[in-house]
Amino acid sequence: MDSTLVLPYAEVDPKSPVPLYHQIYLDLRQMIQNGIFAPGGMFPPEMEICHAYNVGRQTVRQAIARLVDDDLIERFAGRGTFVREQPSHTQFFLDRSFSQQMRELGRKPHSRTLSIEMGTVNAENIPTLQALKGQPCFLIERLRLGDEEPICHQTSTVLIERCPGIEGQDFTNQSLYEILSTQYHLIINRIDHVVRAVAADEYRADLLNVAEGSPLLFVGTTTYLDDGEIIEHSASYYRADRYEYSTTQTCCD
Amino acid sequence: MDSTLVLPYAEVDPKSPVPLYHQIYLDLRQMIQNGIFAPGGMFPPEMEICHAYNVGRQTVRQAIARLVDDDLIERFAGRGTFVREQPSHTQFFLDRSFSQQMRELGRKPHSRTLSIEMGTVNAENIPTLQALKGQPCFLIERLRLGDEEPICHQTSTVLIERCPGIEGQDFTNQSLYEILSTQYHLIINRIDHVVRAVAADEYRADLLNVAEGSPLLFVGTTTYLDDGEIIEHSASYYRADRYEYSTTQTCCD
DNA sequence: TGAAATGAAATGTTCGAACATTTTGATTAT
DNA sequence: ATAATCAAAATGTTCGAACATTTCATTTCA
Repeated sequence: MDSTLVLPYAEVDPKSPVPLYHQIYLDLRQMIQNGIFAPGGMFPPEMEICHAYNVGRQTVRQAIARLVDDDLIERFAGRGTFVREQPSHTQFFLDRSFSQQMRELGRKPHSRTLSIEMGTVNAENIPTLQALKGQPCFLIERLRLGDEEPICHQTSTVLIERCPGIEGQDFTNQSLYEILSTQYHLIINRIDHVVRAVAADEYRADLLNVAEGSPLLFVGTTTYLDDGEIIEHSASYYRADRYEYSTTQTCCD
Repeated sequence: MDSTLVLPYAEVDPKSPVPLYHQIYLDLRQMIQNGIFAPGGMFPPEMEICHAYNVGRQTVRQAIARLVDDDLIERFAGRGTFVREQPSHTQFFLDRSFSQQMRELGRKPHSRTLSIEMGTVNAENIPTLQALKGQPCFLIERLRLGDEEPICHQTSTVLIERCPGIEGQDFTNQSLYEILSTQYHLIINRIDHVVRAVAADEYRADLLNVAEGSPLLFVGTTTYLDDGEIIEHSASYYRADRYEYSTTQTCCD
């Protein structure tokens, strides 16, 4: 009899052509996303929702089933329904897989910034960026190390149109993806990866401390926002003996 | 009143602790997977299923909802329920991406078998296969070409415990994955990929027509069945100048 | 005090019934 | 023959009711 105070959020209309359970689903979802119910906390029981919207239990259960399907809430027979911690959009990105892989190998990940500058997109050798040529961007060149040994040379290009002022952010403790998500509320929708084997040129051979011409693993990523716009592109060259790229393909991709 | 003849496939037990709708769901799914209902064809209407299992409509609807969720059937208000063309489990695999990529580049994919033999799992250099060392398997070594130019050297190891007699199959027109799916009804659940850059050894340099020591892209795949068992492992070495590996990471993996 | 029994609350399962909506095909009227 | 109408069939939505099962807190008993 507590949360009844906040239910319903918006009224529902039984005469609307859109089913009641769907109206209720939308209303409850809105409340979850607006943080009306604390993540991890209790969600109102079925009967309470029934009374709040003045509908039958079946109808409420249909709405709730969708929320469960969306991974927004979790149910336990006998215990109740709980709001799930929002699945963070920052959970997947290349930075993390590098740091993670280093830790799995028992190495301390570390990063040394070689250069940071503002500029315009230079699309040479990068077909994906052709269309964005000349747009203002933010360039970071970094050397990534594991246990102080060089493992990767990485160049990131961040389009600044959607995140002005990003050059002033601190990248030592937060990843680029965390900053995009928390500071600019930009939602990353997709990352394309391209992996190639290349021979080390003089510059990178020197940086990575390998012989010129020895094999390097090139990993190119292009990051897309919700609306399909490119927000970032990175080119990483890994020492072949220190790094491998891995993915899992599931049946239901 | 036609399909009633085949329903139910197995009897359901109302006194069982497993819910009726789940028993019915399993039974119907089994029938779909065994091809009792023609793909693309009509699925029995709700009421017919109700009578066949002697249960209420709600119960049948719960079972059906799961089948819809599994993409096994499709429903249309007023028209009926239809069996979906099976989402082919052969749709995703390395073979296809090779053939596809060749076609995208305007090259004709082609494959030359270098050796086929029965043997036991030799796990040297392959940690994933350690646990399966000594198990009987089927080994294929192939050279893959695009427009008659060598592009990839591939070695496949197929565990034969789950697919006895596979060595007698014809691999020229069907992919390994098609055979596993259609002949043995084995469902592939997951494929792990590992990508590395390596230097060409003498043997492969010769086969792929490149200089010894030049970079090659190594792609290792491990294929898992529904039950988590490994069914296949492959090691492919690609010419770095003719091939690149690509994937897409989506928000909702 | 500690353990067992009880009961309330929540979700899970199942039935029956009604009415709405969509589609298809048959019937009817032009 | 063609078009409009209508009825039947199928899925979609919604209510009410009951009972099962799980969990948790409270009460009771040794």
